[in-house]
Amino acid sequence: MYDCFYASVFENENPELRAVPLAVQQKQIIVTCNYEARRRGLHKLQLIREAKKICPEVVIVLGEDLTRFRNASKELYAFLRSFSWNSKVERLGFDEVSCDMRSVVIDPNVSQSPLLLFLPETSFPLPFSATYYIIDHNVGLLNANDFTNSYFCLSKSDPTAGFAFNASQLAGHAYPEESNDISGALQLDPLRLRLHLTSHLAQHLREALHSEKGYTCTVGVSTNKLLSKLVGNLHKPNSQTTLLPPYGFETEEPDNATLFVDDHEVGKIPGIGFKLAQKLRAHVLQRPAEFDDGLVYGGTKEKVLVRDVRTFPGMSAETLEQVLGGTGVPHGIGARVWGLLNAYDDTAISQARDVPKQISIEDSYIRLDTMEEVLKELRMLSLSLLKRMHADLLEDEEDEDKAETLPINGTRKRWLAYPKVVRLSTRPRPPQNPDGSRNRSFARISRSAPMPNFVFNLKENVDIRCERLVTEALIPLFRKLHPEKSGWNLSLVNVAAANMVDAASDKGGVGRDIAKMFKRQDDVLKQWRVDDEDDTLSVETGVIDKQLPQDAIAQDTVAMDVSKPDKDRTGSEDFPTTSQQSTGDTGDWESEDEDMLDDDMFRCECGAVMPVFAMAAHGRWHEQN
DNA sequence: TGGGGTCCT
DNA sequence: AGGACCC
Repeated sequence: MYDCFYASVFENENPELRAVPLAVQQKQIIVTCNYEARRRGLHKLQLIREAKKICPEVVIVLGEDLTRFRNASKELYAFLRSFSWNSKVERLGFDEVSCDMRSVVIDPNVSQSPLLLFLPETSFPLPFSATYYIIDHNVGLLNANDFTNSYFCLSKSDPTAGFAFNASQLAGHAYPEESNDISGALQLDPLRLRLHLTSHLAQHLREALHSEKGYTCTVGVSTNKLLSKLVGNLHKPNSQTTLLPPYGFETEEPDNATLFVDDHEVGKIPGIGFKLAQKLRAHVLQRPAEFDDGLVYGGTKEKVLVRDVRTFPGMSAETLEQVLGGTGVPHGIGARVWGLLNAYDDTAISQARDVPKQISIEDSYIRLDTMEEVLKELRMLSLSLLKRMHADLLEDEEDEDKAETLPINGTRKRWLAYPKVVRLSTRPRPPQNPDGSRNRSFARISRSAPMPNFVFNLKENVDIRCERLVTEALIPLFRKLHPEKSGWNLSLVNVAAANMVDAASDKGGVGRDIAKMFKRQDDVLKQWRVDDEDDTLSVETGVIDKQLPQDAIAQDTVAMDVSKPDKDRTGSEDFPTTSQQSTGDTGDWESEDEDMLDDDMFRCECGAVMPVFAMAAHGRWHEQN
């Protein structure tokens, strides 16, 4: 993870800040601070007042707008990804990245279909990789007679890209600590050798990140996510730690991995959150559910360590399933937690996703209890949301002849994905107890509706689209959440674009053929042209359109995506919306039609009625029939 | 205690 | 739609 990321972003913008104690504020708390500030006693998630009392000289910058952090995070992420050979690079939050450097070989003798073996967790001999992975490859390059003068190759295609290193030594810290030179043992322990190489690669990446991007980071090196994360915490700013073998795959002896995990409090294990930790503590402490939370955050007074749970009489995956399971708890939680307690974690590092699953904007409030204020906030949040959709979901269209993309400011853009759903969430402030105490809860409530198509129409001014989103979607949703005219008091409002559906990357001729098909309605199409080669629902409709006649396609799609929202919008009596009434201002085509089509609907030549995003799939159906 | 995100039920 | 988890 990057060291005190938010603070580092500000320091990179303004290097003078590096020398002073710097804290980043969101609302009433310090969300992070640089190490200069930590030396003076400040820490994360500290109240502003407290921080000022302890360190009056602290420089405080506001960090509620995440744009700069998001941009920096993306840039650093792309940088790290550029080193990867397998694209298995995953981001967690803004400041944490996991890279899968593990070795994977395909053994043609074992199976016809590729069999993946994760070498660090086996004693499989090295190296005959059919597929090159960076650590495998570099293990293969070693000269067994001279580990001290090794060369790490960073590129499959360019042998000159790389760095010299000493493979007999570990880079950075080790756990447990030990003397660094173990060259005699190397040949006997392939896992250790790999960890050595990985530690040098990690160091190289850290140095590159620092020299080329200006950021320091802290890294953990091990064989799975759990161990890498935990071991990374040991030496914190600008450093790295490797968990040394033995890991105990076949040994009965206590191994380093188990010993290491054993010393953690159960709640510190990633994957064991507040609820699970409470249940585990209660079970081990026999009965009493652990008196806790005085007034402040976090830990309990009686510590329950992983060891205490793991070695508790009768403990097993099955027992844990009993202890932890219940309604709402994922199946297999017992096995999962049992694995974590035993230093085992098979969670994969997934390939990088280009588009997020969801985009949301939120703000919190001391008090928000009038409709006027709510309206103002909804406008601001919506505008931010639309801008974020532009930033994260829009791609430059390189193919000029591709047609249908909309010029904005001279450049053509296309949507990478379409959120199908807009969601409004609020956090109502808990009512006062009779005794006057506050019953704090962070629970949110939410309602969602189909994302109106007009938000994708780049020809329309963003402010107009924002206003329509507020009046046509968000206000009705708000009324559903809070039917009473008043009496509510919100501490948070969140607007999200969710259920992201990839625009089919298609790129083929299909898009053009579709466009031809609907030529006669070109004027109509134009206003929706943002949907473009719109296979936006290809996953769903792609299946349907091969099995059903076109009427069924249209009706099914309509039922799913349009009639529901329409009911919602018109069902709100107090807040008549413009979805039906205002259609007159969206074009004159509709008056020429016999029946009233909904705003977002389209009729094909064949008579089928469908939302715009279903057109591509519908077109393909025509082609096949 | 913030402003985000993911996955599961 | 909500809950639990993560940063």
